[in-house]
Amino acid sequence: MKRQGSEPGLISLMTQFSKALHRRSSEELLGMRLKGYMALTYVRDHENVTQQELEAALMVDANAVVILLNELEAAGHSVRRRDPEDRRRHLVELTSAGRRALERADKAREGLEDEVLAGLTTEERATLRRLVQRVVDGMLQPAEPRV
Amino acid sequence: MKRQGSEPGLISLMTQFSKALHRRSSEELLGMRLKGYMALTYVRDHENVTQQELEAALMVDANAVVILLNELEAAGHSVRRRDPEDRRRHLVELTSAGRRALERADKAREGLEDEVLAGLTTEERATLRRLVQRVVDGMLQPAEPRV
DNA sequence: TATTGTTATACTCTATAACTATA
DNA sequence: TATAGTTATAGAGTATAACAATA
Repeated sequence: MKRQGSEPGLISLMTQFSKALHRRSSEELLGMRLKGYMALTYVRDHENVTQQELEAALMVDANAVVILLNELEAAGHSVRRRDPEDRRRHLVELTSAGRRALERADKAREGLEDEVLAGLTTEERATLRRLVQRVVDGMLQPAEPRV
Repeated sequence: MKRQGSEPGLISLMTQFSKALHRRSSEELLGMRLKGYMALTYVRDHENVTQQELEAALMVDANAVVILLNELEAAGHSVRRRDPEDRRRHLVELTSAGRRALERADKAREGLEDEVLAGLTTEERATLRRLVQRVVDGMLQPAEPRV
């Protein structure tokens, strides 16, 4: 006798999914830590990224962004430079070494996703990605950043 | 100019989704902590649940299961009893108070999911749930528990 | 000797608030 | 006075290994 009540619940399901993905996204596989990979990806895909933007994008504290960027700079993957228009701000940029490391990590990630999504057809994968993207886009806008 | 490389990546997307969900699944909303809710749900929906089963289902350490069950017992939501067939094992059971608390939490979770999935049609929600369920089922079986 | 659960401990991650510099 | 980022510190969460009871 299983499942007497309602469905497993999307929250539990997504938590499991996310955890399973994280366990497989080892530093060994990606060539860098997952957090760094996510940050570098964001920096690559957007222009004039400030630390506050990274806070929102990665959903972490200002504090955590500082620590993360320190690590990335130590690894030579990114640099901070002052925003000439507002010298309180930093603009985060990818170094060429960071870009190369990111390309390698991207290949590893794609391989991992292929493996994880092996049970889905190409069309189903596209559908899953599209649906999750829409949900995430919807969640990020109307919500208050801090509860 | 955005998105020069590949897509955002399912890992980043799922991480964001999961984080956003967790931020909204406050103890105040559910009437209990999210972890406890997930554990109680699993116990309700399966029979003769051992602690090792919970480790696998929740993807946490044996250690964390002990701490979690201690909390749940202190709250009066579950109990451990020895498995008569193997006295090393504990079987985890829901108390009636735990069942009632779980029902309330379930309602809250459903409300939260409705809110989060507001941008999707009923059919799309079902599709999302089904696809994620299939991926998770596929991930749990062939993977080694510890890397 | 191996397994289930527990305890103790250390390590990482996250959150909070105080601080510096610029506006 | 307010904002962007930094630092310091504490709290929660997670992982590791040693241990007791049972097989």
